[in-house]
Amino acid sequence: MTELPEDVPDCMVFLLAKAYQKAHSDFKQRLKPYDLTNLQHLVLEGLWYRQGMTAARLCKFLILDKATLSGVLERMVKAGWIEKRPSRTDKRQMSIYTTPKADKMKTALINERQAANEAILDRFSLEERLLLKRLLIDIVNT
Amino acid sequence: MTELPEDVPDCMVFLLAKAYQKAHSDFKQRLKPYDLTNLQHLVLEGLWYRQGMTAARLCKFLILDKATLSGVLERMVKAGWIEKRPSRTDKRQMSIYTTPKADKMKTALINERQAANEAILDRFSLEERLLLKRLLIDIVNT
DNA sequence: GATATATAGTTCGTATACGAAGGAGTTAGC
DNA sequence: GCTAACTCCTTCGTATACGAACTATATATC
Repeated sequence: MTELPEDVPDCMVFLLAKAYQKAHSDFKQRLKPYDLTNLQHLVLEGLWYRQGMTAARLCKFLILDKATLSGVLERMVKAGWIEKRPSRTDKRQMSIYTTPKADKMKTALINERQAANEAILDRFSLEERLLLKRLLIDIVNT
Repeated sequence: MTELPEDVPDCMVFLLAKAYQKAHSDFKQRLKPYDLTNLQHLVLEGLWYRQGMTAARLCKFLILDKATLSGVLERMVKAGWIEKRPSRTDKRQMSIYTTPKADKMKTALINERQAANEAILDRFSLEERLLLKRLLIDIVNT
């Protein structure tokens, strides 16, 4: 990726976009060998955190649109990463579970995420890491 | 947008994605009345910074893929925001200029960006703002 | 218990994003 | 001055993103 010019635009929308773009692109490379996209990886981690979530619950958990998730889940079912089981109590909802194929990769995939995380935070002190995390959470929650 | 759960995942890729998502979504609302997308706004600001850049130069400046920019520019030409003039010295390149329609909105649009920026940084101290900016630039440039 | 309202998930339309391949034009190296 | 390598831009394919409209089902209210 190209470097920022010396006079970086004083615009948080731009800076956040480019910082995300960088982190996303790095992680994407790491996931390539697994034939998983970043978002698909995120879905797996969500399900490992709480197996059997409905699509709606997963949307809230991962903070993304149901329209986006719908397509992602469909591709993940087709690729054999997850399974959708219709609920019997509420015929509208689908409970989602990881498959054995996904579970077999669990340790490796979580390691990749941690490595990507570490690569980003690498050169920051503990104080900087904590502050960065706090500020970002603040931005999301406001 | 939904709030983060108490035990926020300790994952910078996710946090950066969601912070960007939030900032992007807010700015998008501000731009709605102008019938401009965030990226289109960014292109205009780039051209106001340096009028007549080629598409390739604009790609480097805004740190985005030429394939992405190609479509954006096409839509912006169609909407009358910009103009593409083929270079005479090098027939491969196109110089890009804002139109009077865009220039008329320049002050208002830059104000919107500054307001969006201020809305994000609102609750942070000067030290926090500077540190956040520095850390994000660091992430992009590494 | 019939109707109004709300929710779960899909589908459609449009706009990013970006890798890869292609066409036209330019430059380098000999 | 010719060819190889490079550059500029477009096009294609796939995957996000998300607003809006739609179907099917549940719930609430009287």
